[in-house]
Amino acid sequence: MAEKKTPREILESKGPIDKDVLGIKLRGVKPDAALVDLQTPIPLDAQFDLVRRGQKEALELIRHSSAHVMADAVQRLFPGTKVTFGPATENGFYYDFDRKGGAFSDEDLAKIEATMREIIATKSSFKRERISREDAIALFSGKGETYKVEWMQTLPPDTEFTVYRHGPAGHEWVDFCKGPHVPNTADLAAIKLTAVSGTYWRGQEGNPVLQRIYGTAFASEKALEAYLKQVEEAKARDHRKLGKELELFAFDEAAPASPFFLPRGAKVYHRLVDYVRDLYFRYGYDEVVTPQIYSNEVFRTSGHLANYRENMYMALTVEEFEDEKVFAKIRESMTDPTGDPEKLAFLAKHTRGVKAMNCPGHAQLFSHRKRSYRELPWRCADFGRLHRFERGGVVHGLARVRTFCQDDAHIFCTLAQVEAEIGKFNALLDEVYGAFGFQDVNIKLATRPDKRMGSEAQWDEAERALGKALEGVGRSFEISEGEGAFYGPKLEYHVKDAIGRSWQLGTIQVDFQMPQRFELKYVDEHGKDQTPVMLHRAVLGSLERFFAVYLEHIAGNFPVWLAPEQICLLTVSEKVEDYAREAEGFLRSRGVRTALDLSPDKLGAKIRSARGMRYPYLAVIGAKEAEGRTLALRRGNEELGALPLEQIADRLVDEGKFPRKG
RNA sequence: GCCAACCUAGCUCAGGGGUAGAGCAGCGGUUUCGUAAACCGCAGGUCGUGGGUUCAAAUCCCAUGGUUGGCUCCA
Repeated sequence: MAEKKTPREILESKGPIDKDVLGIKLRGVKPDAALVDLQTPIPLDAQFDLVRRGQKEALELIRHSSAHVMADAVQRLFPGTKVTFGPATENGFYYDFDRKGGAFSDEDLAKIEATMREIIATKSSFKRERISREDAIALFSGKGETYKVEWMQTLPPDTEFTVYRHGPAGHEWVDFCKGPHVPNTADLAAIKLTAVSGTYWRGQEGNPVLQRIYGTAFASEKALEAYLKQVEEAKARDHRKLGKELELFAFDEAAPASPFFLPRGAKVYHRLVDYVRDLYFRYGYDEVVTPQIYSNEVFRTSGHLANYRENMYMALTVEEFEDEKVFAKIRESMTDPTGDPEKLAFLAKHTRGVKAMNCPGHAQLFSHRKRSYRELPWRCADFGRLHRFERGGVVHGLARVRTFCQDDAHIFCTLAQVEAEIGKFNALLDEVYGAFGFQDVNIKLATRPDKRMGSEAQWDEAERALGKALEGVGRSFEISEGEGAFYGPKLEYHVKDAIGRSWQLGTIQVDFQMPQRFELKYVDEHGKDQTPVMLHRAVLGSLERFFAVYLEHIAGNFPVWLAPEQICLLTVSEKVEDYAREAEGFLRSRGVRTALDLSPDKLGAKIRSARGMRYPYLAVIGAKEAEGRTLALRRGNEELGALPLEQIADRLVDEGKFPRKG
């Protein structure tokens, strides 16, 4: 083995080390192994770059070390609390604890933060130490750190065991940890604890519940403040807040996690649907309308009854409730976790389910009559309402609801057509995401999950088809292991919004299962029956979630083509009310979505409240405008002067058109 | 579902054992007004819901619904 020295030794041999250097980054090493601290030995001939405070990579060191300091503080303040894991994350760090007294309160957080500052002020070094497995286990067993010991015992035999210590002599805190860390606690300049939550030991439901404390840390107070400001900005854009303020949608206990779209929100919602319809017309889709409730025979065939039951609402009639014998058997069969085929058959015969996906209905529709290869690919679109039972803790505004609608379609095609269809879908997505101003689109290929249907060979083929199609149109993608749907792998399209958050919108999934299960057939050019392939795809995904994402992306400022009202007319005094009504009538007759403020407020107040409602255009009407049959137009802060009604109508009609590529 | 916090007027929030408060919105009036808040007045709440403790509960306790932040799950 080549001789090794620590980066500190290597650097010091060349002169004093700049105190801004917190670690190094090895060249030509896997990304997750490249970041190394100054005290971890590396081969003498290793190539590396310095990681200085202020660089992105330095944050990982700072945050991981902050997690240690936090755990130290917690154990000082709350003796007997056991430590588990405490990594750096994208926005900060956390550490999971098992605390005897249960959860940490906000007051606890304040105390912990104060103690952290004391520890940081001791300016003590982080010291790395190699240790044998036996010694490590003995050390942490002695401290009663049962989680650490459990973890160590599961590590493979060739693991290098290291511990990191920090703190003044006599008060050193030690953690089993592979690093890397900053050189000194003094390198932690800006920390803040942000939240507490419960979590399961090693992320497994059923394991003991741990207390997680979240925090964040930056290279400077200034950077921390900037981050906190960005969090505030995200809060100000929160779609739930905007939805209320702009009177777009509401929620009610009468239907938890199910949005009520108010008149203004409904206008936007329908504009979105109409926009997608317009695309469908141009991209060769046929829209269908399908039932809400199906015999469970359909969901047995599709596999939903066996694989998706916990998320489905079931629809029973009074008659079924009345027959106690049948009802008891329904209950027993429905709650049986094994998915016993006999029980599924009974359910299929006696019960109905509310659709959670459109695909079974579309498969049913495909086999409605004999199909020819000449009609393929058949792109069958549906804005059907879906109902999915989501567990209480997961629902979130419009972004995660129990009833929603997707811009959903299923493409029935031959295997040979798959690649071209995915290419075409890509083109559609490019147009749409461009229209909404989403610049940054990332594609992920989600592969077979643990709970799935179909043979390995079919999964191989489907996964290969998706990858190949993407390569065919020259798109790069990441693999997302085990994240596919139960019936097939999928491509997920993730977009970044205006403040840098990533959201999954579109998806396209290859499915060999559904056609087989529904025994779908088309007649090929030789008169022989063939099984089609089904592609499940959505562009915006759920309209509800898209509404949320987009609302936050634009911070409530809808473009003219989507805004609930494109213009709001503001009167200077009651004297011009008649003309204002006439102008409103005229604009509406031209199809312009127009609001009118006739309240007795002064103009300044009207402008203020109209700005609050974020109308794209405002039009002031006073005596001059009434006289000249004009409107004093204003867009944002820009006054465009008095323009003739006719001209304004033309302008809004034009700007109100669906965006089109090319 | 799990851990925690929260729920007071349409909205945003104050009050935390002793007679329910403010601002905005609403309604009535005065003002008829030119580009980000005119003035005066009125009305509005079984303090999420149900139990309990107490002479007395918005306030303390228990249960339950909903919401929020996480965990897990996901469009």
